[in-house]
Amino acid sequence: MEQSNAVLSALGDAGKRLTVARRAVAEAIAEQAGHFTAEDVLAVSRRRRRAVARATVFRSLDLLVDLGLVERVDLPSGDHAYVACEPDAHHHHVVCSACGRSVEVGELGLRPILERIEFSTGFAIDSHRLELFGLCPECRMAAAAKPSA
Amino acid sequence: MEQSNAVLSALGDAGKRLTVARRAVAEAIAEQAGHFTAEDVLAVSRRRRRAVARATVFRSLDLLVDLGLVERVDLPSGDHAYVACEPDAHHHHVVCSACGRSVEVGELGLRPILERIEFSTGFAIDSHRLELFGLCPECRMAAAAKPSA
DNA sequence: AAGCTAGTTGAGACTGGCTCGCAACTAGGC
DNA sequence: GCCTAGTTGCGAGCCAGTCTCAACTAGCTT
Ligand SMILES: [Zn+2]
Ligand SMILES: [Zn+2]
Ligand SMILES: [Zn+2]
Ligand SMILES: [Zn+2]
Repeated sequence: MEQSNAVLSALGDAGKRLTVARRAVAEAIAEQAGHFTAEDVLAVSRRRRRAVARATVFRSLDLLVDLGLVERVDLPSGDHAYVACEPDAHHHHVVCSACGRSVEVGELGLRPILERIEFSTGFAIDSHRLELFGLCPECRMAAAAKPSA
Repeated sequence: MEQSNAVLSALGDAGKRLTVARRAVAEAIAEQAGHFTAEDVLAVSRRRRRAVARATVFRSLDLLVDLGLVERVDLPSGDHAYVACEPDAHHHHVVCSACGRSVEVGELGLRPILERIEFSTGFAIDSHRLELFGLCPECRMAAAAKPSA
């Protein structure tokens, strides 16, 4: 909910209109636990209120990505997903490969590594992506409790 | 060329057949400078010898990924690409956003960071992806020489 | 060298994610 | 309330990647 409010005000700040469709997308995203796909958003929007058109879902998602409120993640499976996230702070996501829940982590000392890479390769690195996959605490316990299968 | 030989022997080791199609794909990959798409491989194969079927290109690429001879990279643009790389050593790729050339870099001290993340999040991280983008030395020079657009 | 068989391929239909174009609609300023 | 640029919906279209299945062949066997 507050997530969706953040979206609304961010839209305002960016001089974008506060339309019904965008509100619907924002709400749909707010109710996602972990990462989600465009289809998920579409499905939620169809279930509640008036459905948002497929094209519009993609347009809004792109917009939110531009605003830094949502980020694209490429799952190991090759699927494209999105995660809601805090704007204005460079960070990365740790995604649970069992349930999809995701948490943000900061830069945690990556900077020196990047510098070392720039030095050794001669590249001027201007962006990077670090995606971490594993089991979240809950799924870890679940896995430990039922080791078979 | 040696690249393609490496592929051939790796196929043998994995008990896979050494077919014409796979040879063609291996050669097509060997002549790619940086990252490439499935379409690129398809195009090269069509230009030389007998063309390899679309489906087969994807199948071979998947196989090579399994063997660790090729890796998938998700470009910032969202496109899926591949890079040829050394097998048997965990590493990452630095990709030039201008010309596509890519070089491999090792782990360079990422381990402690991962441990810190596991500790602070409670996740059991079992895989990660680090992709670096920037300008390679050549493109950097080119950019410096012609600063206007 | 010929035979055998499981692994592999080609062709093309098919799917599903995503984009495009454009007329209708509306948020927000006046 | 009006105006207009920004936005949406719809539907057609596009394209990467998958699937099916009959035909083919690498490599072993005799
Ligand atoms: Zn989980
Ligand atoms: Zn970072
Ligand atoms: Zn370059
Ligand atoms: Zn690594």
